Amino acid sequence: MAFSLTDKDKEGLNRALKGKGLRPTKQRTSVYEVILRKKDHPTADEVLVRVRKELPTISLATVYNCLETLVDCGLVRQVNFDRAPTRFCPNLTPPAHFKCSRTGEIFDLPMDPNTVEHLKTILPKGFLAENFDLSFVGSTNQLQ
Amino acid sequence: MAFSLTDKDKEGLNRALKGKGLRPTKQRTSVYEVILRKKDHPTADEVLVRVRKELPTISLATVYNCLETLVDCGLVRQVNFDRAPTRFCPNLTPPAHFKCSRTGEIFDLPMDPNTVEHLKTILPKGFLAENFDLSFVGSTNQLQ
DNA sequence: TTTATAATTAGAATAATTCTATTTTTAATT
DNA sequence: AATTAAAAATAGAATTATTCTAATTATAAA
Repeated sequence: MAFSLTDKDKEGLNRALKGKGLRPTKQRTSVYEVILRKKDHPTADEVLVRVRKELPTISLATVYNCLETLVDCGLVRQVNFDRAPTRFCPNLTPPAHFKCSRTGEIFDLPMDPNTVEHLKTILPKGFLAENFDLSFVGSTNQLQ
Repeated sequence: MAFSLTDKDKEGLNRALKGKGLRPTKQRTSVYEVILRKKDHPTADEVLVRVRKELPTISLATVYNCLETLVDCGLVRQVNFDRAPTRFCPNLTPPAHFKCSRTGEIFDLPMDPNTVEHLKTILPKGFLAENFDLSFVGSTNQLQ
């Protein structure tokens, strides 16, 4: 059961890497595939397990390297709740998340452009945001 | 140069502790004093250094314990940016922060109640937020 | 095909935090 | 005031996510 990126995603990856003078390796491609395939915010360890189905010898260090590269390229986003292990998701997903304190599950929260704009208005003069992150912790009845 | 809590703050601390069946120790009082005194979001290590001016033998483990207790009592808030050491501030301060990626400095961002209410509207049905946190990373020209 | 550079790898090192076992303190009760 | 039981503080070990280091392998340009 080989994963595979759509042509569009593969092109996007290659272009982003080239833009930074980086090489498209099978490790980077495979890590990106895993992140795109199942959007459940896996940790680096979980990414390792998934990627090893394709590349059984890939190391954890490489997974960390690849994830860092993908974040630098703007293709992947990191999500942190307190000091729990960092989680990763595609950068298309919104920067708002909800963590259920009962189950530990993390949910994406859709955020309309209005809200995003509204949020930026709280920045004082002279503050330029490159990135932001909105995280809620609480409980949910949602069955997902 | 002994620090000291205002009567009001000391009372608030004692009431909050008693409310959870916890004892007001000099370590807890001193850690709370430090957090209230200088609102620069210190790390646990920084809190240790400051508290030791009053209680030279306090241990780092105790500082962590006290901070955790104060957070549980709702008197102190934790701020995390990625996996940098956790920082602490009084819970009165707003849950919005800006980290300058150049200097590492963290700024409180005032947030009006309107914005807070607006934010909660992005929660889907069945999601109950106990807490939230809005964090920006970027650069600033601000001289503070 | 060679060569220089970049990327991967395994495992050691780091650092924030948590845990464990012991000692000390606190506050209620004699 | 002395006793006692529970809670808190302490020192240091353990944990764990992540980063670093040094060596090997892969890549792409010449």
